[in-house]
Amino acid sequence: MRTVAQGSLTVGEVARRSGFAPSALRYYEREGLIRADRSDGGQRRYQRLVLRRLAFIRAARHVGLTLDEVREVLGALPESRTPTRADWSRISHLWRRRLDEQIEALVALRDGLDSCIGCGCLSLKRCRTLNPQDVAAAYGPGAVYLPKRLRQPLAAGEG
Amino acid sequence: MRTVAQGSLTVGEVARRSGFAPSALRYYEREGLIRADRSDGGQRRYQRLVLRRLAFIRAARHVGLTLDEVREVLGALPESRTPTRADWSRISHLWRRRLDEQIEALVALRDGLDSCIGCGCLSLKRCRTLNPQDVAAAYGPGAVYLPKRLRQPLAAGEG
DNA sequence: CTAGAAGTTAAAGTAAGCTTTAAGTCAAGC
DNA sequence: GCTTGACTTAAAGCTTACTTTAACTTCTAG
Repeated sequence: MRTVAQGSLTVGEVARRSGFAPSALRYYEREGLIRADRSDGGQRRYQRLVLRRLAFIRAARHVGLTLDEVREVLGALPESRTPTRADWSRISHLWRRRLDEQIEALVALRDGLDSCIGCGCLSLKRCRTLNPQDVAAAYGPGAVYLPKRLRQPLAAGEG
Repeated sequence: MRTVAQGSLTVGEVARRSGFAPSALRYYEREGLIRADRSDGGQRRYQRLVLRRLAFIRAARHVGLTLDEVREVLGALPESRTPTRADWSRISHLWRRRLDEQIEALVALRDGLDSCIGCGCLSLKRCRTLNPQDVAAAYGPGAVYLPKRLRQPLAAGEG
């Protein structure tokens, strides 16, 4: 018997409600970010629950998380059960930290700009914001302004 | 006569000092972000000025600007002349705005999370942070939390 | 003058995150 | 029962931002 829950949604319905294209939904499923039941004919039937996950995914992507990171964070949530307050709270804390870090980095960069680009000086020797490399060479290696999270996404040859 | 300025730098030197791989420097040149003179034998010879542009490019990339955007912003700078205080100031303002927007978006998202995910409610009908789509359906279209800058980079099928 | 490090090009490859295509199947209304 | 819109799959294609490769040339120290 392959009966599907009553309130189940087709891919088109989920697409309309979530704002993701059907192709994206299938992609997310292949990538293990969401799941779907199947109708007797083999078509996808989503639980309403998936809309929350998708909303979460959307927001996470906006913040700059990769799908890998999103998957990791979502790993802390049950897929089939309605997440409890504790579930979301756990996730929330992971995310909150990321946001704080990112905000901090941007503020530092902005303030750095104000006193660096803004003034027109742009001294290669002194501008820590604009010249991490030269600073690193002069004062030793390590982070200058940006926390890891913002530096990691950049290519290998760059560090 | 194809004599090159005295203080000119080879691709390897620029790579070491800027932290970009030589291949990235060539790529940036093809993309019109930087330029180089040539030695009599046809090898690249960079003016020291390029280091500033590269530092700027690095910082811009960290902030999430695409190369297209960077090119656009750099378009406001002269390529061969030493940029004046006014040049940098103009650029700085463009950038400052972008940073402010981005910070604002992240703060809004974070604060939204505090009262939305954080509390464990996650109501599909009421959570504006996590459910822009449903909100849009219920209250009409338009931005919910994120300013354009943070929403644009996402795929077409998404909006 | 010559060895070897460093540089040159065009073209192909990579990774993420999807979309598009082609060829075919399912579901629902008349 | 049939039409039509929605759905299915695998595979290829796309964009950004580079890197890698291959075959070859230039530069510099000895």
